Amino acid sequence: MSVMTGGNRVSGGERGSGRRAELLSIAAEMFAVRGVAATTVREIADEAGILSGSLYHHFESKEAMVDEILRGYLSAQLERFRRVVEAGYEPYTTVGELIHESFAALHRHRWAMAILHNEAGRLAEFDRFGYIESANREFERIWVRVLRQGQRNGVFRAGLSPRLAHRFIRDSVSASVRWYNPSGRMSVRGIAEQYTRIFRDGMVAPGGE
Amino acid sequence: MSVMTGGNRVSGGERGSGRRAELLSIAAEMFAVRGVAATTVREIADEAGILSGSLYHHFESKEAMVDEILRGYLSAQLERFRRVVEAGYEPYTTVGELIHESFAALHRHRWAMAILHNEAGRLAEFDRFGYIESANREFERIWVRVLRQGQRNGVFRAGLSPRLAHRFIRDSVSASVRWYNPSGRMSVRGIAEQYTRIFRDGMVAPGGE
Amino acid sequence: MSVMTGGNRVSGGERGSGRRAELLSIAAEMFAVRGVAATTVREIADEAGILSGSLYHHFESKEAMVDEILRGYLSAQLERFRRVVEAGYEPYTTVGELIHESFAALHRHRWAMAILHNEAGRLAEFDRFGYIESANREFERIWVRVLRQGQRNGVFRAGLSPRLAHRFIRDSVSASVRWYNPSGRMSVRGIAEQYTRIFRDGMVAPGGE
Amino acid sequence: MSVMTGGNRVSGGERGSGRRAELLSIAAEMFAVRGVAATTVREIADEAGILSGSLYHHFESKEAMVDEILRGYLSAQLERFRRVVEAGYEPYTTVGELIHESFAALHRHRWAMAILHNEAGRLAEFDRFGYIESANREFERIWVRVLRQGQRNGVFRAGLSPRLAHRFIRDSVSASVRWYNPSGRMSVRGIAEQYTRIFRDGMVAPGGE
DNA sequence: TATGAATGAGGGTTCATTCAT
DNA sequence: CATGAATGAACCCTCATTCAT
Repeated sequence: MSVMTGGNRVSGGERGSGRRAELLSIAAEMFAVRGVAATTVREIADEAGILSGSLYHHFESKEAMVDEILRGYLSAQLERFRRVVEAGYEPYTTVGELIHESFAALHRHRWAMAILHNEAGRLAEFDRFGYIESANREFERIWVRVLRQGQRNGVFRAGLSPRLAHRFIRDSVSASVRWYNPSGRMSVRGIAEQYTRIFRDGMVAPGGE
Repeated sequence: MSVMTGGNRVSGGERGSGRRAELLSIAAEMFAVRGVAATTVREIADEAGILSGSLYHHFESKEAMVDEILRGYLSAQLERFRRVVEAGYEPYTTVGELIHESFAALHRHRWAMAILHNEAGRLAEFDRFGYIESANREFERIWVRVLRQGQRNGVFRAGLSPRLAHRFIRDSVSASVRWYNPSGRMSVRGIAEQYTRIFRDGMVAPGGE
Repeated sequence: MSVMTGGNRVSGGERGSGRRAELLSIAAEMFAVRGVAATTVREIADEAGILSGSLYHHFESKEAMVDEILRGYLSAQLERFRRVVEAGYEPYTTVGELIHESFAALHRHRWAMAILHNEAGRLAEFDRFGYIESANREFERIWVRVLRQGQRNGVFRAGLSPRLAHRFIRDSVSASVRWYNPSGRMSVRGIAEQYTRIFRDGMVAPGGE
Repeated sequence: MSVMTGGNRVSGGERGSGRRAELLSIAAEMFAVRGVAATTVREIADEAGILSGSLYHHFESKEAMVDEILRGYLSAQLERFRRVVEAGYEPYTTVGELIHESFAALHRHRWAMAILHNEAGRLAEFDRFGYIESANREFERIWVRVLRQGQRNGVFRAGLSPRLAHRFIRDSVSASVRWYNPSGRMSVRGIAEQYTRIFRDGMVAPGGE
């Protein structure tokens, strides 16, 4: 029976109990690698060395874990994007910085990025995860604004659709989370440089065609 | 999904019983939109107007449905890629054609592409779906070969990593399946043109920086 | 995760599959004797000789089973009460008939009555069971009307609160479901006669006090 | 509830630590309103402003809390009934006094009465709560004796079954605990008077039928 | 006394799959 | 080909209880 007055524990607060962050980190990796639905709470608990029921001492539900992981990433990343914009560089530089920040997240928030890339579509449908779409809209606003400004300045090609260009960048960066291997040969910095180069100048050599 | 590499009874052949193709099409869309794991066989059956048990007269398992959907797409797409290469254009043109074929698939094999983009990582682990990685490797071989050739000819930038460039293109095209709306303002052709432009020449206007 | 588009099976229809009624009858007795919350679906299934999951082929949930049991009783009983009222007897006789019907239900709808008596308070809070209070209100309306009419006719004591009298009768009949034993010495008819006697004339002998 | 007839450590004594009585009072209300099984120890602790684990410094178990609540009520009420009987009134008066004491308990031991009415059947099965049936038997003995005596004296109707009459009275008084509202219009005294009237003289007006 | 982390058993429910009809 | 009843394993979550601090 789902009909129960049920408790109203808090358990959400920011009392960074250490243990909490540890559990969240374990869960984030598993959610990213196996998928949220395909990761069972027992598996998370096993990995943490506790019983599945004990997880509920720390989190209200599996959903709440996902929620906390994504919220942390999105709010931090939005904050960084806003700071870039407020620095008031020219569009060319700003775009470079935004790309830089995006790849930096690949390092800092790898699992959250992966989860978001893989499951945003499914999650966004639920009220609880409404903030995902809000955040996405703000990311787009920021990108579109700077791209348009660059087009007015003549630094970016006029025929380009800013919204399409934004999706282009966003998708290619996000998708890379799937194959990026932190201990591989290719560093984040290396990938970022190559990608930025393509975004800016394309693959064709000067005087190529 | 238990992924039992079990028997491959009769259900395989291309004796398109019509009903079979119809069921597969229903399933493909649901797998793409909701995710394979999140789509239950009952939901597929409901949508088809039959009972879930009846699906098993047409397909061995849910897995088998996914299998058939992906196999159809991959073999057709590989065939098209091979034909492009065998036409023997110059690298610049070949790359254009490959991109064109990729976007054409967005139209022809929308659901299969989406499923593959979303679940390849998870599926590829199972023996049954080993062919996914084989196919991906062949796609990569084709791309890398033509990009290298273009670099030798001086048409593509020398500093570029062909494998990275391949992933870049593959990911940005694949990811677009998530937001592409066939009845929206942006046509596949329009998206393809803009993306090709960026791949080739970047976003910066000539003499921009 | 509770967030799922979830199916919308019907399974509710009146296709009296026999099996369905059988399962419901098993459940009703257990709910009545042990309490709804204390009866597990596994226990019900055990008693029916199937697995717990199989119950969900017939009913959407445990709650739905309770629902069906109670609805059946309440609608049938309301119908009988309405018919009594429509017969247009005098108040004295009508009250007798209502009491008679109440005790008849002790026989016909024993388990449903017990469940209702034991759990109405808890269940009525949930929207799904809102009809319980509606039904109770209608029962009360019927009782209060006939008692008032009898007071006006001078057949029932004037000082009596009709609502209180209704509760009095309702509670004493309902509570008897707890100790009533169909195979015991005391028949429903016997209990009904004694109770009716007390309701009408009290325990004190004529000229007693 | 596991009902382990385990050790009866120290926690029993009446050394009313104040806090203890307070916790018990909180629990009693919750047990009465939501049901024993449906009330979690965490909810009780929440209401008391402590953590659930801390409850176990005061009580051995949830069961022990129920036990203490019921024991308190039953022993006090039995005591009062015995005193009424020992006063040696005539049956007519004694019955009035017993009813009076029953309704007085509605005021004094409201929650305990409710718990007993709602869960006696379930609890009585466990050894630990064997005293419930003992107490009930003694209540019955008292009632039956005075009713029989009244019948011999000619003050109560001869055809009446004393045991049935006892249940009748007991059930209607007990059940009223469910709808009795201490801050409502109807006082305990008022209810008691009306009920006593019905018990004694019925609802029919003198010369009514 | 109180905390807070953990236990362990069990609860309702879901779902791919089987199979007699 | 389709039905519908059943399986059996797994899933998320709950809760009374314990215990080191």
